[in-house]
Amino acid sequence: MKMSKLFVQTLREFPSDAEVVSHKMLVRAGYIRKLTSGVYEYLPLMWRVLKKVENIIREEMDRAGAQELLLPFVQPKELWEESGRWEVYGKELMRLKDRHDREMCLGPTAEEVITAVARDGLKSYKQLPCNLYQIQSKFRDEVRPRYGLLRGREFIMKDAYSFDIDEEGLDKEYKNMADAYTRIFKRCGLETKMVQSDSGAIGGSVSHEFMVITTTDAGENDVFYCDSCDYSANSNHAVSKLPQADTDGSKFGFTEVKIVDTPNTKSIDELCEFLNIPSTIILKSLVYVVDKKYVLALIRADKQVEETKLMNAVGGIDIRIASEAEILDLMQKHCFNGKAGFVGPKGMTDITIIADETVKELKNFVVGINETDKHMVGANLDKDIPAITHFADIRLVEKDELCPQCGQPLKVTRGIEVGNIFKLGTKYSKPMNAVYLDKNGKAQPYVMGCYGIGVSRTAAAAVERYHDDNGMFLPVQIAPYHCVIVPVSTKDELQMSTAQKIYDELIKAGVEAVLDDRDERPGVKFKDADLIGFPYRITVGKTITEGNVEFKTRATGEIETIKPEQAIEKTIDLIKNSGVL
RNA sequence: CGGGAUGUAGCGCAGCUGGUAGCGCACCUCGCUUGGGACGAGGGGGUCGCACGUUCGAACCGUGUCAUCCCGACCA
Repeated sequence: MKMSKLFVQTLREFPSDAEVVSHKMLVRAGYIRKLTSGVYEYLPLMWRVLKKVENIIREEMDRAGAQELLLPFVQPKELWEESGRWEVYGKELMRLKDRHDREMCLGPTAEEVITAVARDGLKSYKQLPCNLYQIQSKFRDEVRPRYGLLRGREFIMKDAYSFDIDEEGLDKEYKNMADAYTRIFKRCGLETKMVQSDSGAIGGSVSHEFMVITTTDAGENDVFYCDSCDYSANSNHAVSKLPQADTDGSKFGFTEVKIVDTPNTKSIDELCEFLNIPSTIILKSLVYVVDKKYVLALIRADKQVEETKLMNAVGGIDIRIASEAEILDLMQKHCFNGKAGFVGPKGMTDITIIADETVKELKNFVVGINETDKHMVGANLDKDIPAITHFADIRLVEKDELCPQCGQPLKVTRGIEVGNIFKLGTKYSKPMNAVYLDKNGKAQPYVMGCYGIGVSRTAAAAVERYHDDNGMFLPVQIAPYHCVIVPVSTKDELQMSTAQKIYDELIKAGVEAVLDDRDERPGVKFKDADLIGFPYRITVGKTITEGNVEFKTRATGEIETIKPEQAIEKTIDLIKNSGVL
C-alpha cells in the first residue's frame, strides 16, 4: 500500500471529546471516527485490526471445535417473549417497530435466536455436544456510552453458545472455552486474568470474566485477587473473610437494651463520635428500591453494600438506593417520624429485609429505630430485631480483607473486561422448549453455556496497554500493517528506488508493508509512523550512499543501521517469528 | 435519570458591551525545503446545532428544543 493512497487522516491534536487513551489515540491516528454517541466508523486501519482479532478468534474457536454461523441483527419480539426477557431486559434493549407495527429489537446478544436455531437443528443426543458462534455487531442502548470503543452502544462481539446433554458435558466445554480464550488473548498480545463474576442479566449460575489488567483509568471493573493462591473475582462477586473486629457492644457499656438520645447523628461517623464507639458495633440499615419495591438492607456499619449482590439476593432486576423523599414516604407508611439516618428494621415487617452475614456476629449493638435523633443500644438479633427475610452475603469486599481461600490479604486492581463465559444451564432451553431426544426417546432440554468476546473492546484494550506519548504500538499480530518504508526525500532517486525495491521484496514475501511515498518533510512521516504504530520502520535516507538504511522497532524505539538486504531479511524473520506469516 | 458544561469550516479554537464571521492545523495551486509535525504567496470550504421571539439589524440578547461531553447512578 502506498501511504499517499491509504485512507487515513491523522490529526495534529487529540479530539476534545475523548477521555481515555485508546479513544484519543484511535481518533487521532485516523483509525476511527464517531458517527453518533457510542457509535463509531471503523476506518480502514481499524478494520484491518478488527479483522486480525476476529481471525485469531476464528482460528482458536474452530480449533476448539466450534462452528461459525451468522445470525440476524434484527430480532422479533416474540422470541424474546418466549425467554421472558422482553419484559426483563430494560431500556438497554433497543426496541423498534417495522412498517406493520410489529415490534423488533436490535440484538444485544443472541441467546434467544441461537436457542431457536438449536431446537430446529439439534433433535438428537447424537448431535450433541455442539458449539455455535458468530462474530457480529451488537447494539446495547447504554445509559451513558463513554470511553470510545470500550463502552460503545454498537460494538463487535464474538458470541458462542454450547449445547450439551448434561452438566458434566457443560463443565467440559466451559473449560475448553476458558482454554481457548486464554490462547486468543495471548495471541492478541494481551495478558488476561480469569476472574469469578456475577452472571447478571444473561443469567445462569457460574461465570468468569477475562480481564486485561490496566494501570490507566479505562479499567471499569475492580478485580480482587490473591497473590498467595489463585483466587480472583470481580468486585460484584468477590467474597472475603474479615479481619478480627470488636462486634460486641458490651465492651462499650451496652449491657442491656435501651433507647438513647442521639441528636444530629445522621451519619455513621457522627453516631460513632457521639457515642464514642467503633462503627463495628453498629447495625446499618439502608433502604433500596428493587423493582419499584422497598427493600431494607442490614449490614455492619463499617461495611458497604454491594448492590449487585443485594439485587441477586432479592431476585430483582433493577436496583437503586432510595432517595430521602422515599425514605420519608416509607416512614410515614409505617407511622414513624424518623428521617434518613435513623432507619431501622423495627416495624418493617411487611417489606423484604435482607441482612448481610456480618449482622450475625453482632451482639449488644446499636441500631436505628425509625425515630429522629434516637437509637437503640445493646440490641440483639433474636430479641430485638423482628423477622429478617433472610441472610445473604451482600457485602462489598474491600482491599486488605482476607482471601476466602487462603486467608492472605486481598489486593485490588482495575481491569477491562474483554471476554466472559457463562454456564447457562437450562435457563433458555426450558422456557423456549428447546429439547433433544435422549437415548430413551425422552425429550430433554439442552444444557447450555455462552461465551462472549468483545472484539472491538479487545482492540481498544490493546491500545490502552500499548501506547506512549508518540502514539500506539499494537503487537504485530494485530497491527494494521507490519511495517512502513520511509524514503526521507522523495526527490532523491536513489532513496526512492531503494525504498521501492525494499517495498517490492517485502510485499513479495507476504509482509504487509506501506511505502510512505508522500512528498512530505521527514518529520511529518516519522510522526505519522509513530502515531499509527507500524511495528517496524525502514528509513532510507542520505546514508544510502554508503549502502545503509535504518531499522527501527516501534515498541522499543531501538534503532539499527543495516544494509537494505539485511533490513528485508530481518523484517521477514520478525514477522515469521511472530507467527503471522 | 440527577448534577455540571459545550454546540461557530474536517480537527482544535477565538469572536458574544448586537452592525451580517475569523485564526491555527488539514485541503487545492505555485515556489522553496527534505532526518522528527518548515517557510512564502495565492485559493476553496461555514444559512454560527435547530426553532421561535426581541430588534431597523442576532453567532452575540430571551425562551424553547435537539445534540454532544464530563461526574454520579446504571451496566453482557
